[in-house]
Amino acid sequence: MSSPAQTLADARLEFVTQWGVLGSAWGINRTMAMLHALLLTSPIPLSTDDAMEALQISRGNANTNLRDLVAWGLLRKVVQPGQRRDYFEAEKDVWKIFCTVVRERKRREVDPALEVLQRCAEQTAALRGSEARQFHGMMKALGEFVELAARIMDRVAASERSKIVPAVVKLFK
Amino acid sequence: MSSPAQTLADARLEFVTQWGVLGSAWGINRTMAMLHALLLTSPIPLSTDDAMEALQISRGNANTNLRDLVAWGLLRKVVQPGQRRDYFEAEKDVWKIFCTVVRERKRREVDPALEVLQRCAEQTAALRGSEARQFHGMMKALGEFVELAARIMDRVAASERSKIVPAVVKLFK
DNA sequence: TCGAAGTTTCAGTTTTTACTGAAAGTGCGA
DNA sequence: TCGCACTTTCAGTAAAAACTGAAACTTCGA
Repeated sequence: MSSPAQTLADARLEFVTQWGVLGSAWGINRTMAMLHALLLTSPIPLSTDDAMEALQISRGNANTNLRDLVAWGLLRKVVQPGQRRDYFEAEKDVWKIFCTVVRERKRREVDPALEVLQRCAEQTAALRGSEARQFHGMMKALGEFVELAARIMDRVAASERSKIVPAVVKLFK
Repeated sequence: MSSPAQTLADARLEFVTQWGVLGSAWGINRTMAMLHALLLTSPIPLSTDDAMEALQISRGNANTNLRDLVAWGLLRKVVQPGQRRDYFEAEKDVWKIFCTVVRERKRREVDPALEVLQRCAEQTAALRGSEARQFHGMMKALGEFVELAARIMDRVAASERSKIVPAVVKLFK
């Protein structure tokens, strides 16, 4: 029978490692996902050296991925009074995390797709022939759909949890 | 000045290659995304050899990725009357494509995440101490959120476009 | 039952992505 | 203005993912 402290440590380790595995499936590298999980479940801010030690990774790896997480808006640097080194702390509000991820994925993945579709639709707008029409129709249909998705993501990312969640729950429950 | 046929071929090539690039960002391999784009914009079903030729890829690569696309439900095999070889045809209804992708991504990415979160929450439910409580609270908060997402994805994937899209547009426009 | 047409598999290779660790850079306090 | 504490960069390496091509397998008609 293990101590409560051990049970907690085990659960936390499982969360961190499994989150890393899941991250890969989501197109996020393992280290980044693990760092996020580590900070999400840390009661206190951690330094680069803390993270290196906890995950057994190199300084370069830790530095790069912590910086990327800050760029995503999932972590912020905090200064411990009287300490020179940088500490990192995760955003812990689940709704805010969600909004951040939606905003970033839209910017990185949806907006570029929309551009491609609109350009292809435009280039073929004036062409005759059933094959060209079919192609143009597909580009337009995909484009309109992706555009709707983009608008929804913008709205969601900008909204208050209390305004959106209840309405969505009502719609889908 | 290029001919209309060339303009169409160019636009199609751009769509196929850019879709490949975007696919990578989405965690889908480039070949699979390009095959999907190729079939989506093909007026007729294509064979493995057609795809190999169009994308300049090996038989093994074409075979594997076509099979995976069929497993995703984005392509179907069709038999050309009097022909022995397999032909492939893409689902072209954008709403159906969307539902398929939602259903598959939920199954592959959301469901496993939910399992991890629920297990971690359960393991720490009975622990005392503020650190354990915080951890447990985070697991529950994430778990509830992901569960809501899972329910929404189920509902969306199972629904008719005509029922959901108008309601969502109304909610978010 | 054989062989031609077609499909699948997989060991080996290439390409891409992630990671390491040491060197260079930064900036602060004495 | 030096040296220390810390951070960033990046060339080189390791690991993972994707791809090739040929051999094995399947199916079907003669």
